[in-house]
Amino acid sequence: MTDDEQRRPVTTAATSLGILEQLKSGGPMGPTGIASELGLAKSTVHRHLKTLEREGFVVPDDDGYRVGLRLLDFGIYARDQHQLYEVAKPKLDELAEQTGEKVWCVTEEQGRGFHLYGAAGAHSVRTPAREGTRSYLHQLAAGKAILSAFSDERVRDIVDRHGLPAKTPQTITDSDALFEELATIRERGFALNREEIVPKLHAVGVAVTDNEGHPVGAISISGPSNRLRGDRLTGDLADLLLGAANEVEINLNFS
Amino acid sequence: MTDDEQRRPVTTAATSLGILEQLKSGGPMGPTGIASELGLAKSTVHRHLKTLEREGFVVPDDDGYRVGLRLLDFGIYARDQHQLYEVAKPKLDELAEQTGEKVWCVTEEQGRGFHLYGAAGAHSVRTPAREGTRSYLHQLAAGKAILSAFSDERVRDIVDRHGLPAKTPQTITDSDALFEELATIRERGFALNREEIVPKLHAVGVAVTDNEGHPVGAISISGPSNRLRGDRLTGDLADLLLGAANEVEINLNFS
DNA sequence: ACTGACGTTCGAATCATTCGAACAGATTTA
DNA sequence: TAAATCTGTTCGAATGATTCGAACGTCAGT
Repeated sequence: MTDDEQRRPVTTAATSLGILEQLKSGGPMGPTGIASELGLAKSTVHRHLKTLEREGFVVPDDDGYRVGLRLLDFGIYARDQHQLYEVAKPKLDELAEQTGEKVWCVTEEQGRGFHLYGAAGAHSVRTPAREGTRSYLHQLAAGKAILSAFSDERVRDIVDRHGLPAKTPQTITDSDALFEELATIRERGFALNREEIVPKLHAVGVAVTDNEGHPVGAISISGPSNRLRGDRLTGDLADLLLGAANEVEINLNFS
Repeated sequence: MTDDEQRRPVTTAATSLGILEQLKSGGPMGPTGIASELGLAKSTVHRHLKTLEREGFVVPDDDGYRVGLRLLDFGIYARDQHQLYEVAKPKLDELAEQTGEKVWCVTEEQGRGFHLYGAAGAHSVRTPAREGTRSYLHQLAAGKAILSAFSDERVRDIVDRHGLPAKTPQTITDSDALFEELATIRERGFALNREEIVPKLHAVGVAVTDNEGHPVGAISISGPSNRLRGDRLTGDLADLLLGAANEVEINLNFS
């Protein structure tokens, strides 16, 4: 039933977007480099770049072109529109202050997790996650919390679409193991992440749901594994998160 | 000499980008609404939306489609790539703490100003500016500081391209007046903004330049006009900014 | 049950896109 | 110094995709 194939895609538009993605993944480069990377003619890429430049999506650079700040304008707009962001943000700052760790707010789009906002505590560690980062849900504490609030059917669809790619040896890569984990999460109310995405990094995550029980996103606390373990992880921090998520949920329903 | 016309633009790509801009300016809407707004056929818009959705640039919404968080991923990447951002950020946080006001870091792209990062002080007021916001340079303290570091020719090009639209009665709308203002700014080292973009809002701005004197961007402090006036504005705060900009400049050249 | 509005699909005519070749300019090599 | 080889750029012509409009199914409201 994964009828994901688009009947008649606008290939020209897809090409332009592909050029943007190339500039993001490959860094600044010129028409020649992009053309060889994407298997297109130089002249074609050149025309696309000029059009993208007109709209501010790319800008000239010493090494050719790079993605323009117009995309930041769009991106911040997309974030600000998100109902969870404005409600969760002050609470996340508070949590970061209290715990000293890194606190994240994650939401789901198209079966993937997006980091909406991150608050840095006094002792928070540097991880690969940035705002805007797109991750696989099963690799995140917040992501697993979100999955646990979805129906089994919805989870199956997501797994079918995106698979269960591994980041570390601890990443859940088996569908059955994932469903067992989600059952545990539903039971105790929070999700754990023990080096499933970054070695030596642990995290707790709790889903934020709307009136009908559908997840709007999730919040999480992450930090070094030797600091986030035992009772602190599954006790104090989990309780703190559960309380915060509950507060956010109440505020969500009156905005 | 303003040979800005593109010879053979990729109109199909421009259409897709136009749909994105429509969703941003007009809020979430469906194919029918977008089509009537842009003067296109419903079916055309539909096909574009499906393609944009495949790439995550738009997502389904109760009211049709909205811009997707994939754009936040791109936008934050664009910001993080910017040399000024990582260097200026800690200094901005420090300034916000010290002054209690709102501190911004702005950079230029295609003759327009982009708000890279804003640090909120304890008493900072809420303004229309957000991160990512694109503004006219002549309407900002930071923007005028940037312009003052450009050559007259470059400024003329920018004015020719974008004009001098007004936001308040105080906005500079005359080219000669602008050049006089820029001369004053060069002389004293900092730019002022007195209700030129938002009524009752004042600001000071200082350019950040590279080794060759070309502006990389600018930093500014803004706040209510009754708090940012007299010696505090042109003395203490201006000095603070000049010192901060100088620090940033030094750090820029060794990164 | 009927109307109207919506998203969706499809065919056919048109128009724009694509490629490749050729150009000028800058930088590097001989 | 001059040749050579990178760029980025322009243009023509053939192909192929885009566009429009009409028609479909669905849903909400009357």
